[in-house]
Amino acid sequence: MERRVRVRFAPSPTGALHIGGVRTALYNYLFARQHGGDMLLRIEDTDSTRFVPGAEEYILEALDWLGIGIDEGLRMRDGKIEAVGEHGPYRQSERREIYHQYVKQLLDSGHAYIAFDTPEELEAKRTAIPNFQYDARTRMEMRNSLTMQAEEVQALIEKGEKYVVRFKVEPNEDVHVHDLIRGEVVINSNILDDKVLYKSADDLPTYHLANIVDDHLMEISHVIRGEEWLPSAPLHVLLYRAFGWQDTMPQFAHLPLLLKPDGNGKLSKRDGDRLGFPVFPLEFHNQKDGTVSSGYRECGYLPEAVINFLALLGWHGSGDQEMYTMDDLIKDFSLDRVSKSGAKFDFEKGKWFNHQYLQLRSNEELAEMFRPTLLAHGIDCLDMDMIAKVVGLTKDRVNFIPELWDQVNFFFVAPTEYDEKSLKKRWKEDSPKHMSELLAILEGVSEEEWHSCREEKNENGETVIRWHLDDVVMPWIAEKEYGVGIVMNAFRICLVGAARGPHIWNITDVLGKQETIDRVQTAITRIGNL
RNA sequence: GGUGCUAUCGUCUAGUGGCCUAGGACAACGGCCUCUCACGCCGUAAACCCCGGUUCGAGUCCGGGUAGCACUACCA
Repeated sequence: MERRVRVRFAPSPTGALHIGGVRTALYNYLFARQHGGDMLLRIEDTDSTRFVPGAEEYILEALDWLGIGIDEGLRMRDGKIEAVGEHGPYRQSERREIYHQYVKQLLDSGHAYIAFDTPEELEAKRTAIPNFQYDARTRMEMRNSLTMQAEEVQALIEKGEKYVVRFKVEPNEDVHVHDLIRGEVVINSNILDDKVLYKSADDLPTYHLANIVDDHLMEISHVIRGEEWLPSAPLHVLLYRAFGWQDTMPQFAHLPLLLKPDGNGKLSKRDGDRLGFPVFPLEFHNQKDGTVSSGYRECGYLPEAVINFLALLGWHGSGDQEMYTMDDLIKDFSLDRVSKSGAKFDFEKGKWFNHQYLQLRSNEELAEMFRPTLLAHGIDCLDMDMIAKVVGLTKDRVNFIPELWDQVNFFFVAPTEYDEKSLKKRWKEDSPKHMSELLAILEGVSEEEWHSCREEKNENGETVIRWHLDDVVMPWIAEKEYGVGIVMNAFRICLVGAARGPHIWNITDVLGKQETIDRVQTAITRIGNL
């Protein structure tokens, strides 16, 4: 029986969306797209105490930024949340009535029972009895509908006593879970406890019940989620069975975890702060605890780089390809090639990916994205052609857009001091004399000639740019036998303030004749003879 | 403690019994290019957790160790 592929990403609005969650969402999306199926987004907000305002918006905005499209459920459109689809509502807190009937079904069929034990009583049990577990061995010693008269239970409920509904796990049964990534996993039901399915205190189900009911009602065909859910998968299988839904039970795929880059353990928010890289897609201001978490977007990452980087953390393609567009990923993705073991988060590779994708963007786009950084440094330059030009000259040496500032600042601000190391190595005794002579030559160049250049073939047959300024400066250096390196490096120091930057004629081209001459004059007087 | 999952270069990984003298990528290192710093290109170094077994042959299959991780809530 071929079912339509329907997958879901079902986060809890308890804070910023963790990068591991982003990857889970991505794999779900790729799987859905590849099979021409649907990608759903459902909010699992059954724990009212952990709700964080703004988290839902954050999650949807993050997916939108990354290009992980949602076909059904909740999604962000033009900055607004919208709900689409016939299986709503898509927030579990809005589905209370739906869950009621299913809780009742389990109660009526004897698969569940009502328990009155308070959290304090349970806590006392757990401290008194080592490894205490609410299960077949202990349930008959507790305060529940299995040990009390029906009238008594009814009376307690009517009195308003808080209770929970627990799933009655039958003991000593090997439960088989077929996992698409790990194969057959078998767990004995003895190690499962009678999980709480519903709590009367807030009239909400817990994750396990809501999850199964919703996945069933929403006709989910594949559950692709993190490995932390593997231990509870047998419980979910038992739940499907108790409802009589085993024939349409989704297939499971448990993804390996994302681990800390150093040491061991699951990647956490603290690791990002500690090691200085974001673990969240977007910057998040947590209104509940007042913390601010940095995000990939704000750090200058391109969404396509984040996607590519994340896709390859725990999955590899059919060949040796490293660069993948979203479309490439959709074509090549396969759960067969998802790793079984956890992947340490390799931030360095993320940088490399961003570098690659930066080179692919047009100079105009990058200039636009670079504007805020310029503004932050007090440069209110509106000459976008000029910005695009300097960005084009320097983008291949940065990983992130904000880093561009260190590469291009001298284009906007004349050097006020000169790098000591560069001076020591490149500013010679004769440099002031060289610069004065050079100045005389540059003065004689017309504005038009100043910016002109042509293409030439070098001895290797490669096309190179030959500037007009080469034609006037190089013969002079050759005639005087000054040495190209000596003159050009001193010249560079005058213009840049250090021995770095793009090709010298690209710099003079952007700076223009007058600014170039001014800078050389300033340098001659300010540096003089060391 | 219990249960489960996992185990190849520093990191992400290829590998499904002979194509493995273990391949690719990031990072590292060296060289080339060059007026500088970069980029780029070329190259070097770098791994099958341990012990048994099966087999003519094991990174690959099996068993046992060991280690790491996850779960063990009226959280998801």
